[in-house]
Amino acid sequence: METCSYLNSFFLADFIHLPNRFRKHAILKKISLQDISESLGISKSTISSVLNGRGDEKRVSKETQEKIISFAKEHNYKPNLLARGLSRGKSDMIGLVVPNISDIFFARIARRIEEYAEQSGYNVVFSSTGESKERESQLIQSMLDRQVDGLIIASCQKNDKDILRLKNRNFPFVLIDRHYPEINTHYVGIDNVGGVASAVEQLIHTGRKRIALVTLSIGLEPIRERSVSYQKTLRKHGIQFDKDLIHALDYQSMETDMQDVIKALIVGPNKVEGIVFATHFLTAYGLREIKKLPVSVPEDVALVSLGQMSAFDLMEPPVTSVALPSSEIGDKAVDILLRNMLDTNLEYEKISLKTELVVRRSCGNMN
Amino acid sequence: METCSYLNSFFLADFIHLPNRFRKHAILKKISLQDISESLGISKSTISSVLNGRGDEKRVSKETQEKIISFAKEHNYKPNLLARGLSRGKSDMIGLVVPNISDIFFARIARRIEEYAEQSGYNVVFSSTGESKERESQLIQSMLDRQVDGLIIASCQKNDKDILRLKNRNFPFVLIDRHYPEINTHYVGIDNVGGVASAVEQLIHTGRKRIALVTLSIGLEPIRERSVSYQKTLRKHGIQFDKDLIHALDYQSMETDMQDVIKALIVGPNKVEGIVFATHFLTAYGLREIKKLPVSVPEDVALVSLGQMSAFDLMEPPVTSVALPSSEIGDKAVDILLRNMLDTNLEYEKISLKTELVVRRSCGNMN
DNA sequence: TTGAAAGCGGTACCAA
DNA sequence: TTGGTACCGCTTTCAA
Repeated sequence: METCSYLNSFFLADFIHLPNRFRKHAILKKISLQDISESLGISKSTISSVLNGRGDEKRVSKETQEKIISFAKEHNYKPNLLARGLSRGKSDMIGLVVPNISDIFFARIARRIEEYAEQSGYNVVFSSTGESKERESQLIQSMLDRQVDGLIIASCQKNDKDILRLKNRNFPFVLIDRHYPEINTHYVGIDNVGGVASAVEQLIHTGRKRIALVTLSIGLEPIRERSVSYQKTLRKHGIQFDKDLIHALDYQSMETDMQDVIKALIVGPNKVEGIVFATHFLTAYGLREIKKLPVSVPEDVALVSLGQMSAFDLMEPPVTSVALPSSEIGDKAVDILLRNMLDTNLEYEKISLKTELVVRRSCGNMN
Repeated sequence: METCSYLNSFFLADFIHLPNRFRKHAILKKISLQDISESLGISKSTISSVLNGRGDEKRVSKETQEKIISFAKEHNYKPNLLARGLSRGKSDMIGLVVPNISDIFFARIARRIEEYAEQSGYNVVFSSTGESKERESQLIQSMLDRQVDGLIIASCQKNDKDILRLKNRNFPFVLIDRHYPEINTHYVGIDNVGGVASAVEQLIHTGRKRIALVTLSIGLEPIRERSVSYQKTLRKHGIQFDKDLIHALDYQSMETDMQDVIKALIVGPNKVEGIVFATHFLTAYGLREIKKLPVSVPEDVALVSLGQMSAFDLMEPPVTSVALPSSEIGDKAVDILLRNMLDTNLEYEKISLKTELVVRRSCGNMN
């Protein structure tokens, strides 16, 4: 096979002139094992072994190995991962399915997953479901079609069908943040019960008794746990639980609904002394409405957020929050997934990561 | 071929009993075109055509089509995308390379890219470079090995080698946020010059003359543009430019370096009346330090941020910012990329998206 | 109207 | 020590 005279030129080094019979539309083409084989007169199998570091194991002579490796380097040979994947039956990709990749909570998780996975040679494909069951289902399917080797899913929790299917297939996957209590799977989440308890207790310790919970009406296990923990914690401290103090907003309209909720909680006869927001974005929307009213925080009403934003300390007032270990979720999820991919029958692991209360002025002492 | 009696059962519908000669480790296996072919006694090629919607075009009889389609549906046939990709020479994946996927700016872009790309049948693989040239290079290569059909890159801008290579290969890609002035490529960015001008002018209009710029020392074109625009705008308004008022922080140590910078700008003989921060995170770090000092914003010093965070309106004081159209960047980038993938010789498009000044109290009137 | 067969670019088993 | 070859699952061309 003839090589073109540009071979040493930088930009063309990874292309090669192919014999006529191989030419299609382009004259220059990325080189393949086949090409190396023909150029060197060595079989594809030997080349494949050597290039995959199994030259010694296969007892290929030093000389041959040298020849192959230097040729490959010189022509900048790069294996086609689709072909390898097809052949090996694994793609070296993992899929990440979350409600919204631009939510800082999931973005942080994604960052860690990607970083960690990359170290083990995996790339990650991601998709946002927008909390829609249908999209989640489609997206999971599309990742499976792509032959991902494993999945990390923050499910909308209305999709037990797919989750069960994955489980029954013994497909490696890890649920994060939300799990299906009735389905036994790998799961990495946070300690919602402890988190909310610390939030409520912080309010109690600073003298509040009438404490509201602003949460979502969406059917998510973490949300439910937060609600339950809120009630339990109140009771534990001898505070009578009043169900009118729980406001569950619709995910789609929470931003606009927030106004009425906040008004109801802050002005009028039934006003409260403290509010726990069930998520970081609820806190932001809530605070935005509170600032429109003639009340002061924390004197008139104290706030605690479950989940943090990077700027809570810069707000007025600085917002007390229960910090969720997002990066750690990513770490653990990948850790389990990698093991699950090696051992399809890995015993189910369920991890609940501790939260951390970060006290700031929004729940400081009452005047 | 015999089919197992579980065929209608939900969880097994997408598996099939294979003849002995096909059995490997598992008895149940996803079905392939081959399997359908053998079961139905119809050739793979016909089945492939029909399942890809080219049945009529190929003049396959209604009857046959019907048979194929219903069999496929019943057994939940899903094409193996690796195989299809290998065969078609395209993977239907696009790669996204950004400095940090958990930075809200890029996370928002990513969300849009993913959503839009998905509509056109593409999945997206992402990676964060941490502004490292080496990692960027590796990651791009790894995406190419994966055979992505196109790339969207927010480059660290020290990687002209790879960018040139992509360009010379005629590989479809679009740069976002950062471009290489000396390399003609597709590019979607923002109007940094106009953005900074509006920031500086806002400060000037509210009575400030001594205005500082806190920026990064990193060699990024947008950063450079911001710096230049800052100087030009001052001159344009007859304000003498003082180079000591530009503080360029190191990307790695900006958080800790910020303290000295802020002190220098706010206390002492050379104090300024206004500060422009070149990025949203610099603003956050800066404000954090300012709050430690006995000065009030905007009376003693006014602030404007280039780039927004979702909670700037909740801060104390609410932060005036120049909002960057992150979602739109994603939109445009995908738009161009899709066209570039169809037409490899698409004329280079360079888009500069307008910013929007959002005035808040941090640069309100001086007392 | 349908099918055979040659790829796509690797991997891996088994023979030489 | 090395190579032949079947195969991974799908697409596509061309012949029947």
